[in-house]
Amino acid sequence: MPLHNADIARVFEDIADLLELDDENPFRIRAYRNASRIIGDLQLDLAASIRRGEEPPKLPGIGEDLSEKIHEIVTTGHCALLDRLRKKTPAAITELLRIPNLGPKRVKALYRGLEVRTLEELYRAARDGRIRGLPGFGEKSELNILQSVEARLSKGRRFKLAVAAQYADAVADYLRKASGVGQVVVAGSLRRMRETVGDIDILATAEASSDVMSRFVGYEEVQEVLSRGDTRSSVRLASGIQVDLRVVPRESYGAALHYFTGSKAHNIAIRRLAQARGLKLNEYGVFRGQKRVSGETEESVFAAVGLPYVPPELREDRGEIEAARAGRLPRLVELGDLKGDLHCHSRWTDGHHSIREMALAAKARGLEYLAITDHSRRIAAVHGLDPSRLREQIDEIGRTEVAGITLLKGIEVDILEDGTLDLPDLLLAELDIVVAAVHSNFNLPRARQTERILRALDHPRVTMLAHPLGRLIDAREPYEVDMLKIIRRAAARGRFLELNAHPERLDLSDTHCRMAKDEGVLVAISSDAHSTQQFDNLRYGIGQGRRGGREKKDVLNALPLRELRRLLPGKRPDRGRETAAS
DNA sequence: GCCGTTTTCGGCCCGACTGTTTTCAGTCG
Repeated sequence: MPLHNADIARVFEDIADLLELDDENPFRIRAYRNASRIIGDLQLDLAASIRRGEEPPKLPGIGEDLSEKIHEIVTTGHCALLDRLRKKTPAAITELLRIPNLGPKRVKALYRGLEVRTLEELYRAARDGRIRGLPGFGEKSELNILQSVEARLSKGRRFKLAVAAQYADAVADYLRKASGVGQVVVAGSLRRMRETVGDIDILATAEASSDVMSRFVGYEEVQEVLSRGDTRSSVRLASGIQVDLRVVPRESYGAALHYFTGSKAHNIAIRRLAQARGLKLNEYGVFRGQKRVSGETEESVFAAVGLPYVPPELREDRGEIEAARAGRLPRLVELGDLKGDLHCHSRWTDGHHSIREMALAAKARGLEYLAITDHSRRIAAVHGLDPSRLREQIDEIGRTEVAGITLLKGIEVDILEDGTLDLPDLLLAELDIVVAAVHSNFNLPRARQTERILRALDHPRVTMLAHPLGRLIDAREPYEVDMLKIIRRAAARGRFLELNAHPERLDLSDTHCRMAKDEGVLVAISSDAHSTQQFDNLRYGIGQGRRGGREKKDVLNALPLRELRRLLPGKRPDRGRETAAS
């Protein structure tokens, strides 16, 4: 079985867990965790590159020893250190570290004292009241463990971005009504627009007399108060999501927002920069000795360590600090940069609104063009368009005039198992936009799945590949493909990749988005709207695109229509929609 | 285990809250 970066990352993560249980040097443990994260985020396929005998690039945080271990893992499929650690400690025990409030010390105490190795054993020990007798544990800890294990066994832990955003916006609005409160902002991974978030982090500035904290724990959706302090509290809402509120004085706003936005790895890197300049950075400000030197705004925090402002979506310690220092930070695309949308559905298939209604909604959001791309006949369940219905739809699009927005004729055509398309070439040639999509045979072997998609990209009428990974977040794994090959074929053929903005998809991933940027492939940030409201999902696609380092010039549908047309396969620059309709 | 405009050795981000303690260790973000 071929090894992937994720497999190497997993080995290092396992080593870190086991070292932690072994009371090892915390900085050695951090080195493994760091390496795991770096390799997991890496775009280059390390294993493939090593098998080809290439010299892997020097990665920050990966020195001589870890490089050798990577080589060992790739060439032998094993890591001697991990094997040795596993002999010493039962491997399953590391899952106990994932239980909130259980760290290495307490996990070890549970193992030594009660021979607890698995979640199930932990659950039984808590239920039988055996944990409270251990030194350092009490009744309260036992009850917390019981509840945490139950919660863990019953449901997943991360929430989709769009879901978390709804809860977060509601809490933030509620907190803005508190007395003596200044700013209330959502921070954390939500502000960084990660595709899923583990909890909601909210930052508020307030006077000492403010009731914002008591108001927070009294929020009507609060099911449980997990901790409560003057400056920090955590609650769990009825929906199961955890919300943390941090309150700081106004002069600390920038430092606190930076600190509370993360990521953790980014924060550590920035604090080291501060340290190197003889400064101390915490959530209250930037200090030289006892004296605060900045911290009122995030810009001032970055300036104190000699950097320009780094947008939240880039703060993952994936090279943004080096880029900032070199003045190479991208000017990230913004929602307002979008001029059009190249993927949406109407009542002709599984959409809920007419073509005219969709056009009006898109125009209301400031878009200047919209491609109607209903499904093709293969998807019978949604009454996918066969050639004659598509021809009728083409006529209707041609007849539909909405002032201020240009409608483009399109299709989301199925890529069949052999890589051919679900509609005849002659008909596809009449369309402005052909979005090719995989909706079936998700389980083909990697090589065949890749070939299937490459063949579709070779088709002279295909504009772009829809939702390239085919995953549904938390519901369906991506299909196995060689994404680099696909990206390179798209580059060679002048095709594009979609970044599908639907919150269930957010497909491309941020790392593939970067990979495509490196290969010079534009993405189309598309709503895939099935109703008029769903154009609002574009904001999530923009977030993902920004995480992927996309600038306005890297986004197909940020181009004015005239320039877009110039890039379409098989279209001459001056060929307009009138020609296509005839 | 990594790393170097203090350093090839000796550092490695920093503070809040909880529970079990009698002054703090463990955990978290």
